[in-house]
Amino acid sequence: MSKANSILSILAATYPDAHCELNFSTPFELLIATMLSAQATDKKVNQVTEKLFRNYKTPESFLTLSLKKMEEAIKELGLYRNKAKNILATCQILIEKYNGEVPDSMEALTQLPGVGRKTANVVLSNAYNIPAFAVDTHVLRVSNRLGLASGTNPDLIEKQLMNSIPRSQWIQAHHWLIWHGRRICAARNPKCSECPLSPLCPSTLLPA
DNA sequence: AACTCGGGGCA
DNA sequence: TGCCCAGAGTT
Repeated sequence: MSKANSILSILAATYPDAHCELNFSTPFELLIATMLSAQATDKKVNQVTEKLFRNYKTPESFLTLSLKKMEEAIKELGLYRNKAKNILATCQILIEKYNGEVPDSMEALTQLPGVGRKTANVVLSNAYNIPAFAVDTHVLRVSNRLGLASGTNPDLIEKQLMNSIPRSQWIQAHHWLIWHGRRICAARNPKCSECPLSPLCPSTLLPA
């Protein structure tokens, strides 16, 4: 059993019900929620989208909002000018090019303004169940600490993880690493004393 | 590779 | 008060 497999099996046992913590009921809602989640906490994103999606559920309805109204609706998430502008522009493209639907390919998704590789992977895996590995700050940090990957380039980390993890586990592994990063392997003051991976971890703060 | 956007939560 | 939060685009 490889080290990666050992780590993955422990993560699987530790977080048996790991899942996407952004609330959504359609691919469109997940796309918007993920665009909003940049450098914001999922808790705040859910608070904002709960109100937003109550009255606006489609690209068409979003376009009834002025840029200023959109900015006000999402202001507390930060980076709100870029997010508001990109979301409205994306809604326009969804209507013009995709019949108001959210496309299910990396090429089409990353062509949308404000949608990068990470957001596209989240939509592909969580809305369309297409195997993908979304590398965010948690996945980057945790996989580096555990020795599952190395480097600061998210695209290269994504390739390393896809090479060492079975395709059938990509979506779950992504969630395991994020849940672990949030609950134990935090950016600041990681709780190594509570970590089930500590014996296997090259970066553990515990004495050998 | 570094810089900018950015309000909010938390130690 | 400083650092981080389920990033993306530009220089």
